[in-house]
Amino acid sequence: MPVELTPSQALGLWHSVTLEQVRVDSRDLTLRQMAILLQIYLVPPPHTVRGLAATLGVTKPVITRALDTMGALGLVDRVRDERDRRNVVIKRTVEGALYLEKFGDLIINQGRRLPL
Amino acid sequence: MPVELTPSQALGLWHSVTLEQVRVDSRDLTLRQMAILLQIYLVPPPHTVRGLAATLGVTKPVITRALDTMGALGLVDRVRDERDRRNVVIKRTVEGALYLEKFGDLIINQGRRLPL
DNA sequence: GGCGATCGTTACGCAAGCGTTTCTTTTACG
DNA sequence: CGTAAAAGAAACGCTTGCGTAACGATCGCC
Repeated sequence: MPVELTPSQALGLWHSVTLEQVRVDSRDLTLRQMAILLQIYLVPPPHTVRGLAATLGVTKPVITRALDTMGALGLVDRVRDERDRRNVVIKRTVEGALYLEKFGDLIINQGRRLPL
Repeated sequence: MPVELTPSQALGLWHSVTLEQVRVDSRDLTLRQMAILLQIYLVPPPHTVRGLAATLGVTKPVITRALDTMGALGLVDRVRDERDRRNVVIKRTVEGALYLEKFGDLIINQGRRLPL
């Protein structure tokens, strides 16, 4: 079920969601961090540093740093892969799921509130 | 005309748009910068540093710095208000309008492409 | 077993953002 | 006038992110 949006609706939605998120949340995730977080929570695991780097089209240190930051915020977790100990598997956390759930609600509510 | 989204659609839309934006554009605007840019282009002028700071709930230097950065990118422009020379009026640019137009298209296209 | 390849991290120097405080210019108003 | 208030910018020290390059740990395979 695709979502059909007019240009005004598309940018208006982004405007109100972004604005509200800035006002409400002190955790100011960058665009890249947000992309990584959504990728981890919306795409079936497993997720690795290398895989995320390839998906986003960025270098591996970018992923490592983003995981450092978001790990400190409790939004993601890292676990060594015991089958191949070179790999690190990125795990979801309860707090991260909660964060995205609230963010999803924000999008939905701002979508409803778009000018008629 | 409100936009009705399911949680899966809301986050899925954000996911694909964010991901594509990271992949396509080297200009990595922060959430705050994006909020400022959208406010300038979607809300009727005039826009001032003080007004934007109040709207976003941040301090004035945050706005000044964001305008510095986005000004260097050609996305916005600053002009002294001749009626009250203490004020600075933030102006839109052709390049900024183009940037948001392309971004709007990205949202619309990713919305259409959401899983059925 | 040894050796090249792979994975993630760390180190480095640099650029950009932050909050707080201070400064400059301009206005308002007694 | 002249003095206080207001708007925006600049200064300060700090934190965080960047890209490139180098590094240690682990695997695969002969």
